[in-house]
Amino acid sequence: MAPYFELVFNIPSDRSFTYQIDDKSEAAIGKRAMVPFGKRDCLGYIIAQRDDLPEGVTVDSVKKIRRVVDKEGFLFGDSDIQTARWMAGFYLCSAGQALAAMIPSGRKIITPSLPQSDEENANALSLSDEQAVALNAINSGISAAGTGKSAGMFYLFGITGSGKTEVFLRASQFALNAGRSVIYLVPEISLTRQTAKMIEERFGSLAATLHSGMSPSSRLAEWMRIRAGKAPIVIGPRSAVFAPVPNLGLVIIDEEHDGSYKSGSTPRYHARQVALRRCSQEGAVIVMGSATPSVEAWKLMSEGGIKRLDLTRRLSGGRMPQIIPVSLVKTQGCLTKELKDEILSTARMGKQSILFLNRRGFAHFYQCPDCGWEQLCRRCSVSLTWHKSRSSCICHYCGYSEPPPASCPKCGSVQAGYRGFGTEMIEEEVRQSFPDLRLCRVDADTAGKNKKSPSGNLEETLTQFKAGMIDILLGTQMVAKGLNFPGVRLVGVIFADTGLNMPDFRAAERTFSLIVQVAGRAGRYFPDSKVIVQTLRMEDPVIKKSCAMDVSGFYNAELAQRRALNFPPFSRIIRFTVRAREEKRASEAINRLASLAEKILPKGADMLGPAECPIGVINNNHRKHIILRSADMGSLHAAVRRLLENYEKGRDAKTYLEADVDPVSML
DNA sequence: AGCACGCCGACT
DNA sequence: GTCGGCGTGCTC
Repeated sequence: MAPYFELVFNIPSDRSFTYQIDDKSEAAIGKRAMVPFGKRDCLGYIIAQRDDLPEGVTVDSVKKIRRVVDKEGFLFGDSDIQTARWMAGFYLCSAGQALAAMIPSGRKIITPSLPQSDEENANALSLSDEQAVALNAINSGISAAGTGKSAGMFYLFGITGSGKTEVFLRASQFALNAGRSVIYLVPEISLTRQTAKMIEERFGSLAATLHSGMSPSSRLAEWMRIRAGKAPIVIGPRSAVFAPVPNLGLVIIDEEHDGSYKSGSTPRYHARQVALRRCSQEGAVIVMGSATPSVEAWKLMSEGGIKRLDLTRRLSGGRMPQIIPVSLVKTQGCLTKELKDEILSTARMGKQSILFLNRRGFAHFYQCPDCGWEQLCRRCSVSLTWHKSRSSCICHYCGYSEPPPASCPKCGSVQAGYRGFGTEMIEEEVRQSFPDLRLCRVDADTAGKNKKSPSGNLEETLTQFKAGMIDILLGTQMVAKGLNFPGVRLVGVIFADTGLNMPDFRAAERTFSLIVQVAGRAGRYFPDSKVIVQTLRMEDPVIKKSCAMDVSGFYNAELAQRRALNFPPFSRIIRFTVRAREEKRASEAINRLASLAEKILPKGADMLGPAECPIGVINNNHRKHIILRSADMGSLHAAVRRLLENYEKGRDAKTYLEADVDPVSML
């Protein structure tokens, strides 16, 4: 009976292939197998069993499975295959690619040492009223979830330090007591370790951690432990959303706004989207949390699709810091007098400062140094990028271009401004201004990517900073996230406009989120902590609202803007990027794709572009994109599938096409 | 994605 | 005359 097996592979093709095996006791759906595939051996995923051969396959063309990799039970089940199929359809990849992203790659199970204690710490701390209300709502959601089909969705909306984590932990406990499993998602970086520690302390060996530094074999070991139901609470980054827990009851998405929930490579899935599907499929409750929800989540909250639960007060006596916007207009260099003064007085108090540069400038844009006016696309409202060689300013969404202004149209200043700061430049200026203070710079150049010291450099610096051996920490994103330094009194945002100048419709959202998150870092331990936000645009509504911590004001304005320009969450987007060594090939390919797209675009959908990507060349590859938009993802998806078929038929072999559904970054 | 097969230019 | 480029197509 059923002598054949159906396998898929981690290749772009969505086809499946039929194999046979001598010893049928070993093979099973959900296991991986090495099989001859073309001229080589390839790892495949067994997704089905069958009695007869598919049409067009003869008995002697069927090859034998060489070796079944998974001996100790299956890796994935029917529901995982369903999920892979859904992902393939939604994110425009093959089922094999989806499976490869879902399951661990380890071959041999090496059981990791279990350092945890088995004692479960019942926390005696009592909850605040707000926390208790939130917990009750979530818990009754969990109780109801198994029975009805209404999978509850909740959002813990509260500033850092308002006790979100404790609510997450108690809700987890409640789910576990009800015999249901929990997946606890955290952003990729730093936060994993500390939250994992907390969870391991509380839940002992019931917890499984899947952090990014784990070896494939120990990842596989944890996976099998989870599969067997021995670890009903799983904590990890986005891929942990696939954890094979039995009887899922609760998914927690901590720091929901964080961009690392979206995969940066094929399949470009979003953990939140996968979680939503899993939860509705398996009757589980989803709880997200952040002080700065994504605009998508905020919209759902205001429509009632997600139940919002507010945590408004800081628990441990900390106060939110004063956030002071300071104008950079007419400042020599990149440090204002206000910031310098605060750095100095902070140092005199024996406290520390963090100087924060939100992103390294990558492109040139026009901004008036006198009034902060900035050149925007008339259609898309994103920053135009200055192309020196072409002497024009171009929109990287729709391709619109205009000549750079000779003088500022708002204030008439003739100081044509192309401004941007780099970390090196700031480092130099800080050293000159404060020769006596100990400064350390942390960014992608000095840490992380360095092969000789894989992030050891960073760890060391942060430890030194924590120990008070450094006065000023200067860095990019990485110093802003999740880290807590008890000695920090001052946070300086060097140039808040950098984020606003990004040619991306989410520029405002990210800038807002960043300033509010940074402020949350500072206010924890001193009553008089300060955040200084330097900007050329004191009047910019985003800067003003973030400094005033006017959260709902920001979201209302941003939603109105998104609605007016038909950007998400009022539409859904699929972005196609073509890359090629030679620019001409890339242009030809994107033009062909665009004209095919125009023909099949469903009603109510539109296309932006073709245009050069905001980062036009990466690794000597020229990059062009189009952006397809529609309020109705269903019809867009259907059209896009036909588009891809047509496009592939006449594709130039030296060009590569990548699809991104619901893109988070448009660079 | 790999990898081979196949058809046109510069070399012993 | 062949070696080798890369476009095209297939993989049970």
